[in-house]
Amino acid sequence: MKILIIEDDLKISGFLEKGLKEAQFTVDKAFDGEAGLHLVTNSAPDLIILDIMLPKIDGLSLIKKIRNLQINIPILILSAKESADDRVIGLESGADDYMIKPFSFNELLARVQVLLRRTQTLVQRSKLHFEALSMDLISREVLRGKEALELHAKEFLLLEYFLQNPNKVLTKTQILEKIWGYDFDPQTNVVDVLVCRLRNKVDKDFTEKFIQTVRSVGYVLKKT
Amino acid sequence: MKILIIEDDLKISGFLEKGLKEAQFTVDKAFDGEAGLHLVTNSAPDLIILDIMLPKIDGLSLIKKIRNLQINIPILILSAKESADDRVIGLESGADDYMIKPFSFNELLARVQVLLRRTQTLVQRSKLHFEALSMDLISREVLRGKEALELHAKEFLLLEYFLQNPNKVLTKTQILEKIWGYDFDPQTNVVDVLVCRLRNKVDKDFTEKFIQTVRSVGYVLKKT
DNA sequence: CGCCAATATTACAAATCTGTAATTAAACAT
DNA sequence: ATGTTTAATTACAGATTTGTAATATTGGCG
Repeated sequence: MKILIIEDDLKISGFLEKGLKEAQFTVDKAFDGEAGLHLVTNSAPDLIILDIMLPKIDGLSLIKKIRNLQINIPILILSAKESADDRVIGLESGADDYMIKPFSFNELLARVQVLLRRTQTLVQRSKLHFEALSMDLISREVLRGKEALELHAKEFLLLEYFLQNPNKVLTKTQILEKIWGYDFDPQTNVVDVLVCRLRNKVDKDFTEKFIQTVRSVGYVLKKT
Repeated sequence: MKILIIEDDLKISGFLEKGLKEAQFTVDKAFDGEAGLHLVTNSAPDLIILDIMLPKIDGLSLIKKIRNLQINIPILILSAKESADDRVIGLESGADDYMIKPFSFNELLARVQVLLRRTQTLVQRSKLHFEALSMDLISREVLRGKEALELHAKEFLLLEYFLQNPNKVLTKTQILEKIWGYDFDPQTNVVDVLVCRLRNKVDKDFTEKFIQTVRSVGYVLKKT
């Protein structure tokens, strides 16, 4: 996780950098608003710690610029302005949290983690992973390692179902229900065929097979 | 938006309720942890304002229970415990923000709005709306009013493109680029045909037409 | 080993989706 | 009003996807 610190006070920014690195974050620093804006767009940080009083572009204007660019990255303001009104202004301008200097580093770290945790959990709803397999439900991109897989609609649904239930055996009946809906002729081997087709794309060209059959029960997605 | 207040001090909870209602929120109240937990699961609030010291179940335990139920609703702790350590404990236990009593109501309101705004923007990335039209990018469900539309892959992409750019005229070239990629034979009327097919599903059975043609320019999704 | 049941694979057919091209209709300009 | 341009619609064909059914293979068990 990469954190961008935009702060002109070298003592504070050095202190933050040290602490955040110890907590295993990658850190970028900017000492004025202009440099900060440049790094926001070019180094893709996951979170910004931002001072309000900055050379060139002040903190609040910077937030507005960032939000106008549709960048939803979490921003934590770190400011010497301690009145409730200042905090309201900061938060309403588009920041996600506001802390007052001097601050407790542990509290800052906790707040940083809250912000990252929340964006993670929410964003990741649209992504599924299992070992080398990944699937983006919105762009519909499916990868095994770096290889893109071209799945048909039904294959996509089946793999999605597997990824939502890794290490769980899914019976053919469950798969039939999930993918074709309840009312379906059970006298069919569509599931077998579909699994076969999915395997051809997911496992065929690789040594490690993820889709395994559990005889008389069903199929599992799991690591060998 | 519904906010649940879990607080045993009637003066505070009454004050919060009044202020939040003025700000157009719906408010639910609980005076102990047990009642709070019940309302969390049964009245589906969008945010919780939570006291730490509570009868029956204390605030921190309550947060853990809520998170164990996989409920990701934002929680703002409101506590008399003011040390940085207490704040860290609160945030690490799964809360999203921590304010100290006595508090500024305006700041609380700003923080509430930040939390709601963030969950909204993140969740809504997977949903698109325009007037009576809605599209869920993950489940791929498309609705006009309450009517479900069955769109083909290309039709889905086109409607998605329209919904991402409501009221903007999209040229045929832009549509070609977006849906078929750059290198494409321009001597074709696929776009016209696709628009026609999409219209048959989106507009045909309705009086109000959303997809409109701008002669010699392209098409727009807009309200008549 | 040899049998049986379950699964895998293959080939084909049906259904669906997509693109082309021709035809019809509509909008605009003169 | 008429001709011209642009868009809408239609019909068809090719491509793709999906389901069926037949066949081959595998694993378990006596």
